[in-house]
Amino acid sequence: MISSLELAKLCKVSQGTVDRALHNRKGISKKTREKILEIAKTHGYAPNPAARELITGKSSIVGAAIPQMNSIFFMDLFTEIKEHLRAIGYRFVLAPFADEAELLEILADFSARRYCAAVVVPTQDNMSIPDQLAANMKILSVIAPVQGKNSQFITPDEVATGSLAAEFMAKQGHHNIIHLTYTRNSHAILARTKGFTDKAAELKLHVSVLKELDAEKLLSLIKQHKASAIFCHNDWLALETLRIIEREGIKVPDEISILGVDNSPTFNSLNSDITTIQYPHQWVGKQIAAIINGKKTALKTPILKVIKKRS
Amino acid sequence: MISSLELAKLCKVSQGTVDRALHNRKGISKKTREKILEIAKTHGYAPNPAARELITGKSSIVGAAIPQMNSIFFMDLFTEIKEHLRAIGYRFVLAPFADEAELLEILADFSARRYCAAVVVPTQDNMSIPDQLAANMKILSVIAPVQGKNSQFITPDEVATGSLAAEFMAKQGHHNIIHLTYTRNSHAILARTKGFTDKAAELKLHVSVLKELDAEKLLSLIKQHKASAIFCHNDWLALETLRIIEREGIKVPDEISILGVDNSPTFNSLNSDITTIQYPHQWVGKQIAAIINGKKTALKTPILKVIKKRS
DNA sequence: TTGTAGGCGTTATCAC
DNA sequence: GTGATAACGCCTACAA
Repeated sequence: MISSLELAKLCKVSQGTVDRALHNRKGISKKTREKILEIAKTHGYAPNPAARELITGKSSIVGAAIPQMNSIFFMDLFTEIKEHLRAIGYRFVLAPFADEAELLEILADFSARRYCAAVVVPTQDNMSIPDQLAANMKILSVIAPVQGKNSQFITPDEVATGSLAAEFMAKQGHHNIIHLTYTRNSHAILARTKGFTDKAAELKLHVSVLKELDAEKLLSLIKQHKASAIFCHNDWLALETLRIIEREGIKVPDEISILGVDNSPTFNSLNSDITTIQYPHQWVGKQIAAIINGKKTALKTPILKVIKKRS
Repeated sequence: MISSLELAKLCKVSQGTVDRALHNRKGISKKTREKILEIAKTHGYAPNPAARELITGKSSIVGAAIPQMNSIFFMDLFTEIKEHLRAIGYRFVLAPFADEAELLEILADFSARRYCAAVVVPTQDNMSIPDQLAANMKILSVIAPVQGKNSQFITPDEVATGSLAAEFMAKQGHHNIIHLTYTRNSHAILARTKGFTDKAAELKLHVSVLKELDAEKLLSLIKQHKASAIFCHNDWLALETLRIIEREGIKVPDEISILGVDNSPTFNSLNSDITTIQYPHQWVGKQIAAIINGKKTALKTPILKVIKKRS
């Protein structure tokens, strides 16, 4: 790991000339450039981005703070974000946090290191981010909004997601429906539920909401409610539900239909038979890359669609 | 985001004094220290770790390169590693890669930034890491070993894992067993299979190995082999298997038993009924933290155990 | 075409 | 106790 100064000495030129060679800048003869690049290569010279970032004042790293709550959804989402950022020359690193304190600790570190942006997945709505942390970097949140300066919330229209679910189920002829979701107060959860229940009311559907997955409660609710369909907040929940139901000998989708949300690639190996609403991973990735790239062109809201797995 | 120099000016002292105050060093009066800390706080001063690391030559970041192949196992494992590193004052960041080229790119970046170590999850055995990348940081691999200087492979005894599976199944009275695994050539896969088949041979069990999960092949193999048990390489595979089998109306574990490996926390919500062999996440985390901390005390190999879920 | 000097935000080592 | 000063590895501007 030699430095540019050491490299300059090895080449018997000045540091400035080395810099010209490495950055393809003009004002250097072809011969010296080639010599320098040659020697740089044999010595495995690699510039230290940290030093560059120190002097230029801007880094090319986007950090993400994600709940260590293990989730296939997050991993697939972040893979997508990474690809889009990589395409425009940014590095993307993830840091898992256990609780809100650790989240703030991570953001403080990102900020102190002058990362150019932080993507955060809050575990509940409206966590507040101290202004000082956001002073020199953008805070981009997904799933749930955060409070504080310089922050943006990137989300598809989750109310529309819920509405779409209700419409789809109505069209399939379902009337008595269970909506299974979480107690957590995060935008994606609340908005999807609102969109679903509102549209269901409009369509005169009979909906019962269950805010936690408890096998006994679910099974008794199914009977009591005479439910023919379950709308689950996400595919993971849909999968858990499916296992509980099939274990009871109830046939899916013959006796009861299940609809999830996500359809991330990884789920397809397990969930190849659960009908689901596509979450727009790609759109989120594009959106984040565009914001970081300083593009003002607001991308159009993605078109939601239902992926029918079993007919 | 003020610098230590600006802070010094605000306090009307020199940068050196500011440094003494911030680091609780001696050679400073209580009064000046308190004044400086006070002003630092109101201005939200936070030192830039990148600059510190530049001059001290050592960073406190451990980077991990993980396949973007989505896996609950990895996430739970890395959460564990993070906790152990955090306890000894290191930051841990993850960077997902799509292929070997991107893996090397990530390692090059870690190295150029002088990260103190890289944890890597190779997608196959014996990928070779250029010596230059390993010149100034340790390369710690899990799951599969890598080739190159300065690298260490942290793994439990996977042969023993396989043997334990065979012994457990024999003790449960199984004789005709299917071993379901992957075609990929990585240590964990090969060694587990070897341990299992060798011990099974010793115990006169009748084993048939299937190296890819294909529903039809699996079902026909079960019939043909008259299998009463399936040993799956991991819990994810076990879960996929379970779904295929139950869908066919075969009762688990009455008609057929399934054994997986992992038992990471996240699986318990889905897999609460699959018997599994505990993967020593915690041991791996401790081991990595110890190596990075420079401790020579080799931790004892973890004791493997079977977690029986359904009796 | 090339070399020199200054500075980014720290820490460390001198003096005073 | 406190304040200069040099250094880390790089980039930019200006001088030769």
